[in-house]
Amino acid sequence: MGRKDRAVVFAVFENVRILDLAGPLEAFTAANWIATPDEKVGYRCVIVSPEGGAVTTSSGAVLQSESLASIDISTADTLLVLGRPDIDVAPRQAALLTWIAEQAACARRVCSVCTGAFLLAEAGLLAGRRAVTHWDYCALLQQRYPEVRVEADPIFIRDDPIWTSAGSTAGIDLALALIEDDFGHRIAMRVARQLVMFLKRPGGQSQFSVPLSTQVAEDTEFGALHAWMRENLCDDLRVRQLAKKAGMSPRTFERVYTARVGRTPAKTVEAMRMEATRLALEDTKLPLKRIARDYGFGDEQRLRRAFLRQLGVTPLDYRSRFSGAAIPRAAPEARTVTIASYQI
DNA sequence: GCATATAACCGCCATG
DNA sequence: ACCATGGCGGTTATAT
Repeated sequence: MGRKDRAVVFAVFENVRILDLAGPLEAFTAANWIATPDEKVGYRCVIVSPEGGAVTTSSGAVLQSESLASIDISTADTLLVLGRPDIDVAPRQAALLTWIAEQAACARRVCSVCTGAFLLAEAGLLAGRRAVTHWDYCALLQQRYPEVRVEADPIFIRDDPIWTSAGSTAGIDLALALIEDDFGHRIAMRVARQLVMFLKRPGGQSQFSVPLSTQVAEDTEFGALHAWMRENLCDDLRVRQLAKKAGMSPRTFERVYTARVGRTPAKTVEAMRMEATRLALEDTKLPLKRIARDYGFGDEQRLRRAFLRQLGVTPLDYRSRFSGAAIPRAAPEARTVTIASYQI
């Protein structure tokens, strides 16, 4: 590492989530570590907080930090603003916000991890931009900052010079993307391998969100329709039929539905079918053909394509990763049998 | 993997 | 003038 190292400044504060810091910090450090000298990879990581000194994180672990005042404002290459779990009750931090806005004016990139997006939004950096945060806070972010174009699914979003990322571990995905942008695919891939991470993880963050049935509070005019759809996933749920059910013409239904729900009708249908199917894959050993029929995909082919499209894995891959039923966790002798069968 | 058919989506515009 | 509606046709995505 030499004088030309890129300074990566991590903005922390009381109750920051340590994982938001630790993930990217390790990624940048790993990049320094795995690169050969001639690859000229160099990051200098600095942790700053409003007052400097010891900062207690949300998990109780204590960090050391520099103070905002001690940092030469023109030296930051990349600013990362991290999140805290209690953003909805967090007090406004005027000094930090001012500092973030000032940094943003000179830093090459400004990024957020998890609920750090709220600080960027509050500092006015996200106006008119695409942004993401932890799936459980996307709605709140959109509500508080209508001028931000919040997207709920991506793991991270690049809207130069602002990058935002989803919850906690998504900060690692973000850091890998930053490293790839700086030093190329090969370096980023090696860092990912070092960290035992996907360079590009399959699927978006919505695969981790709570089921649609609880997520979509049924306070819209389509609540009854949604309830019916969920009970009748095998029925014909094409736009024409849904429109009839809702008592509108297809055109009006499309328009009104999309405006109210924030998602097109077919997207909701597919999301509902995906959700039911995922639960079935996780909780049962039913054959794919049966699941595809029961939850409205019809046949294995369509089910498979929907999974590849939405999650980037096949239904069987999904089952093997998430199923409680498919992997026996019984007595040791039973496990031995299982291991033997995997070795074939 | 390609060609064809169907569905979804959306801008546009006429209508009430 | 405004606004919700809904038919039409083109583009894109998905199914066959």
